[in-house]
Amino acid sequence: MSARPDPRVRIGIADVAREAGVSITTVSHAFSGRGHVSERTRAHVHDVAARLGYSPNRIASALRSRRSNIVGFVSDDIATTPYAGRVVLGAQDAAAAHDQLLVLVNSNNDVTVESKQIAALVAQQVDAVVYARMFHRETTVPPALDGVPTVLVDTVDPTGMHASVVPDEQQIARLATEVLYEAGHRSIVHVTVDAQGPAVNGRIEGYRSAMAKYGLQPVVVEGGDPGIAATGRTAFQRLCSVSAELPTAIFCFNDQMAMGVYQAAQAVGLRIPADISVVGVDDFEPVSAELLPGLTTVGLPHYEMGRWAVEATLANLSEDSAAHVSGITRMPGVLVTRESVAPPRR
Amino acid sequence: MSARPDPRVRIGIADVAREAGVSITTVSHAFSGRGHVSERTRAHVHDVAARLGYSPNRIASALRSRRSNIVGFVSDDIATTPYAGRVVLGAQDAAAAHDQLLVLVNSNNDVTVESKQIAALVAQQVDAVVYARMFHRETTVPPALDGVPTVLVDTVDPTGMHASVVPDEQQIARLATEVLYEAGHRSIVHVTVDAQGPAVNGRIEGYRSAMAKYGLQPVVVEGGDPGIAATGRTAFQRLCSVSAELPTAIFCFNDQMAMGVYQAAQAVGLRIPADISVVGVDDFEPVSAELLPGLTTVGLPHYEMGRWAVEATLANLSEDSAAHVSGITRMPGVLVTRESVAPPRR
DNA sequence: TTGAAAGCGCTAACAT
DNA sequence: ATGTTAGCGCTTTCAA
Repeated sequence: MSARPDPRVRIGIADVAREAGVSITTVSHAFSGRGHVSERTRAHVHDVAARLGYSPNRIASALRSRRSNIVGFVSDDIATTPYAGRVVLGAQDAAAAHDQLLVLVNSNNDVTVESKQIAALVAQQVDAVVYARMFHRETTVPPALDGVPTVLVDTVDPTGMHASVVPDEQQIARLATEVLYEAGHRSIVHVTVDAQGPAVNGRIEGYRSAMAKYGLQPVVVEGGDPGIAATGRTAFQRLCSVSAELPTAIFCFNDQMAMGVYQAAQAVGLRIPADISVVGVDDFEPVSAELLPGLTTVGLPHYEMGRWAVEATLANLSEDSAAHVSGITRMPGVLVTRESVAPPRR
Repeated sequence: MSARPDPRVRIGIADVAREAGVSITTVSHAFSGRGHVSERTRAHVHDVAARLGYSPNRIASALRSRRSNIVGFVSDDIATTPYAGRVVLGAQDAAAAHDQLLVLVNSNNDVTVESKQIAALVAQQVDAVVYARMFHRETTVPPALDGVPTVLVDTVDPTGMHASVVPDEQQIARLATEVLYEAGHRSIVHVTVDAQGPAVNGRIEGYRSAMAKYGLQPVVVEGGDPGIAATGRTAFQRLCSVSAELPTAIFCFNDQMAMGVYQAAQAVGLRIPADISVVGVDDFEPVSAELLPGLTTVGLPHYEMGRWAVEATLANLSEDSAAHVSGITRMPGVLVTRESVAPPRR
């Protein structure tokens, strides 16, 4: 039974200094790595500190050094979107790697709430902020963030003042189309949603450019129903009614729409991938991995974007201006191969 | 164009005091509500502060008052589980309501990482901690948390030292069984997973007690395959092979297993709910709302648990010991009715 | 009701 | 390589 240090009496730098027989400056240096401390002294100080159960008070340190070592993470919606967790995890991992803490704040898409939350972040003296949207779109960064180094995730800043990271929508669409083409398909339809924005438009463009490259005729179909899988179903039914000749392959805007296509295909007795091949986007595993057959899909770089954003906003804090980052970074999607693609039979 | 305050020069309590012609003590009181300040003075100080763009530095305040107004959120897995977001959102909302900031920390189930992260939280002087697991199970709280008021989410503390909140697994199972019984079903099977733990065991017990109440014979089937929907599929197939007589209704451990049951039922030409009724647990919307037909399911109180935990851990901080909370709080699930339940035809 | 003064625990100049 | 000293921006006695 080791005697655990009594948590009621807060032990501070002065206690360690006294016990170690050095000045508090030396203790500070021994912990921060700044200044010059002999290896002998450093080790001794750390020993004593460990014995006393001391660790530096980050609040006091922050007050004096004007560095809180806290990164703010502002999100519009951490709850209902399935990807948020991966972005947050990436950010959290990067923060931990740099001995920073991540403060999470959520606005639920309410501008008033958002500016209040950001004010709280500023009052807390956060060193930097990651401003994340859960769907790729344009946003203007709230003025409350003016003084704070900020990096954007899944959104771009029209003013170009802030660095940002987004998925490379075109590459993602080209990759999805390519998989189908390589499997032998020549009749490939893109099922998308009735909405505007960089994700929808970028994927349509990427699809068109790939089809053009292959000398194929692009066909874009959109569903209009509420509900995501329902959109996929509607689009597929529309496809059936429009032409007698169904495509041999479908590239869906995302995995959940692919789920809808599965449902509609099944309803008319078509088997995947024997009768029709399907590719999605997201690699949202509760869907992509659980569908029968497993869905071949292009995974979005959510974790990587979260991680990159914290690294970038921290880099922008450094003196070394060569390390600073700006502009738009586009991250590629990665193909995840499952069983929903086969050569066409027709 | 209003001149925005120059963010480079940090304006502090002394600036406000000088400009307002009062002492810094009065400014402090005017903002904190402590002490006695005339309404006139209070309003004047706030006016001046607003004009100057002042807001109290929470770091300095924390150092002096020994209250950081930060709550730590320790999670084992914020990324891959679909529910995490809702717990975090509940916690974040409660924190914001109490003018607290939420610091998120994630261990990925690595004990070493976890204790490091907790040490960082302690060094940051967090006032309280929420320790959350993403699947209901037993855990021992790491000793690093010893000095800090801690409340548990989705897990219970065998020592009983910490208050905790978990889903009421038995009520959830009883509710699911009841829906089926009320629809007229008398042959109800529970499909579960090959695992131990409060969630699995609690739901089995709840199901058994409901069946006993109705005077019906409980039948519990488990799937063993890897993959969650696959487990549902296997269980259903096992069901088909064991008895010629299929049940008229299935209560699934969760929505993803229900998805597997849908797949297996479809494969043998059975329609839901005409031939067989299905109920899930979770209300994991990307599955429950998107399945065809929509899945009737018992929603788990994730948001509520997150919210409750922050409220509770904050309450335990207060002087008023009557407000303190302890013991295990069980939160009920809520029925979400969709289209997967119909009266039996047999 | 208001103000003066003494720190909270640390870091950063500036000695030595 | 180590130590002395003066704050960081607030809150909190305590006094007026």
